[in-house]
Order: sequence, then C-alpha cells, then structure tokens
Amino acid sequence: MGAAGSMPSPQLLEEYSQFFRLLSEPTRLQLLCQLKQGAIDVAGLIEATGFSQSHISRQLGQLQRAGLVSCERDGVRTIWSADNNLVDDLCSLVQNRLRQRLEAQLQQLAAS
Amino acid sequence: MGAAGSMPSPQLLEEYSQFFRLLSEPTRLQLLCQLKQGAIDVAGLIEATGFSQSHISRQLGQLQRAGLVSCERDGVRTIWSADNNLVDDLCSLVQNRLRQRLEAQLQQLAAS
DNA sequence: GCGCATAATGCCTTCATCGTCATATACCAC
DNA sequence: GTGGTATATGACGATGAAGGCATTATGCGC
Repeated sequence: MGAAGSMPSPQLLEEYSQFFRLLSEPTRLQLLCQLKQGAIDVAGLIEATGFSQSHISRQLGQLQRAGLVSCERDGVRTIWSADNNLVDDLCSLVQNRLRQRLEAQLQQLAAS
Repeated sequence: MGAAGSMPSPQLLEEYSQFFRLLSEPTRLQLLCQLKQGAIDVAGLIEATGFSQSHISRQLGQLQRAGLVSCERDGVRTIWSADNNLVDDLCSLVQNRLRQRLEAQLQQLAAS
C-alpha cells in the first residue's frame, strides 16, 4: 500500500502551493461561492459580503489571474462570474475528509 | 449551467481555508510527498529535504493535527507516515487544471 | 467639455506565519 | 545514576499578505 509514486518537481510543488494559497483565505472562498450563485458586479459583492470595495477588487484580481473567475464590463459596472467547477470539486473532497474525521472521533468517543 | 448550490456556512468556509492553508506551503507539500514514498524518521527527512530539524518537526506537527500524517516511536526515533490519499487527489485535480490552462494558452498562441 | 458613479491601484498599518537558534524533553547505552 | 542522541518546543527576527484609506482611471449622462 506504500504505493510509491514519483516526487513532483520543486516547480510543480510551487505551483500547487500557490494555487492552494489562493483558497486559503475565507474572503476569496466566499467570493467564489457567491459567484457560483450567479454573475454579479462588485457592488453586489460588497452588499453580500460586507468587505470594502478595494479589498474585493484585489481578491477578484488574484482569482482572475489564476483563471478561476472572469469579468465583462457592462457600462460602468464590471460583472464577475466563476469559471469552472474545480473549486467545488476540491471543497467536496475536503468536506468528505472533515466528515470522516468527525465520525471517527465520534466512534472513538463511544468506544471509551 | 449556473447551478446555484447553497452558500457554505462561514464556519465551513473557515475549515476549508484552514485546510487549504496547510497545503499552501511548499515545505509541507514536499514533506507529504516524501512520506508518500514510505515511512521515515525526522533524520531521513532532513537528509531528503535539507530543511532544519526544528522546521521539519513543526510542519509535521501541523500536518499531524490535521490528521494528514501520523507517527510512531521506535526507540529514540519517530517514524512518520502519510495517512491518506486526499492530498494526492487534490493535487491531481489541480494538475489537470494547470495542464488545461497551458494547453489553452498554447492554442491561443497558435491561433494568432 | 463637466459632474457623477463604479471599479482598480498606491500607500500604509497590522497581523500571521515562516524559519532559525537555543533550550527542553524523551529515550537508550553504559 | 551520567552521557549521548533524536525529537519537540519557546523565543525571536524577517518576510509576506490582509485589509482599509485615499487616489486615480474609466465610462455614462448632461
């Protein structure tokens, strides 16, 4: 079961960590989830999250550079939308993991 | 296509981000990959990675608290091993994503 | 052109985490 | 018990990013 795969290159490890770092801020995750509900402009995101305009704009910029969100201008507004399901898939896996851990703790408690 | 799921609770978002934060450091990812090759003690990890003893010990502690690695003492040594395949699955998904992006950039370059 | 609204960017402070050095703890040999 | 080795932890400086304020850029109505 050791299943020795091959070590990823340092460059790939760096790519991985940079990507995961994007998801390591509740702010950005919240923005991503909000965009999953539907395309929306910055004012709407301010309304929905309570964060400052500059903060939201910055975080969207980071997510955009990573290709997780995209925007289109509609007059003076900028409409943002989420681009793919990768984050949902990742979160589902993590959620399963969290659930499994809690169940294990529960069983260990019952066995004592 | 919009597929409006439900917003995760703030607590869940916090859990997600904390987990992803664990993976946002190349050091920890490297340690996880190394442990995937097989159980090994701290001295072996120092040899393999070049990091300082205290640094490695700290990172292992974080991974342990998250349930990603576990250890058993063998005399004076502590043998560490990776506990599950979650990280591999997450990395595979991210790798696919990286590849897709590069392919898209390649095609866009060819089309110009 | 001039206002007015929305969004992006420079600058700044604050705060968290990395990574190291030194020290403490645990274990074995003797 | 003492000495020696392997690991964990406290304290600390350095580094990076979050997040807000002020400003700038951009587009619309007039």
